[in-house]
Amino acid sequence: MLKGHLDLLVLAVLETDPLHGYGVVQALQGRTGGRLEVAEGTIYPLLHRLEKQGVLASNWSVADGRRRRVYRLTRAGRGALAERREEWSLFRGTVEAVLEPAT
Amino acid sequence: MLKGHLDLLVLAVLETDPLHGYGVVQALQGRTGGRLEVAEGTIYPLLHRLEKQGVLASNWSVADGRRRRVYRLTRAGRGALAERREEWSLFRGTVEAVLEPAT
DNA sequence: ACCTATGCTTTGCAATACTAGGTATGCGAG
DNA sequence: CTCGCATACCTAGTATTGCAAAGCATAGGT
Repeated sequence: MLKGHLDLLVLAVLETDPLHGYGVVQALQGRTGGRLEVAEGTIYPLLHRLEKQGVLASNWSVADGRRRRVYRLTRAGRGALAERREEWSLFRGTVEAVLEPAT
Repeated sequence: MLKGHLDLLVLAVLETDPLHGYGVVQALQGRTGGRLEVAEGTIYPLLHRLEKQGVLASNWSVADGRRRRVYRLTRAGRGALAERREEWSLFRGTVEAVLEPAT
């Protein structure tokens, strides 16, 4: 469980190139050396939510006879990504402050 | 939201000294310079859950006429803490692998 | 008398991720 | 050719988790 931080990861993989849902799953796997396997039942509702929030936009395309919904970051999405990165940094600092108090 | 990682933090503050619920909240605040304020409605159910899981044990004590339930790590709790630390390390690595792919 | 800090508890809510199922196409193996 | 697999999308239901809000109670200061 990556509770709450998955948004950040999805935005991050979409930062450079647009991807479809399945591709996002594979990109996450690839970047983490297979450590991160996100279920489809997780990724699709998440993408829908992010699009509804306006940080992603999508359009249908076709590759090899299969339809794909390709997602890309909106301008708001780039802003959100920057915010999320900052939040991650803070969060990480907070956790480690507790783990290593007097260090 | 610290979803899922709060257990780790609570176990960590209880590692050295036993504390009561209110004290845990204050310890978390203290170690993070006030950045982490956990609500009582969060901490008490969490402590109960951890005790039910066998990683914490508690006993009532009295200080200044006020009763306190003081929690301490069990042996299993120390093992759980070590595991959680390891998990945090992995989790952190995974997130950062996604954030900084080719770095 | 009232307010604040201390201290514990519970109910109900919202968000998030997972399980488990369903739909459909293209391709290689048998 | 049929079967299975990878690709590709979707949804409903469920469990976990943290939070808000409320309540109860004591001690001490104003």
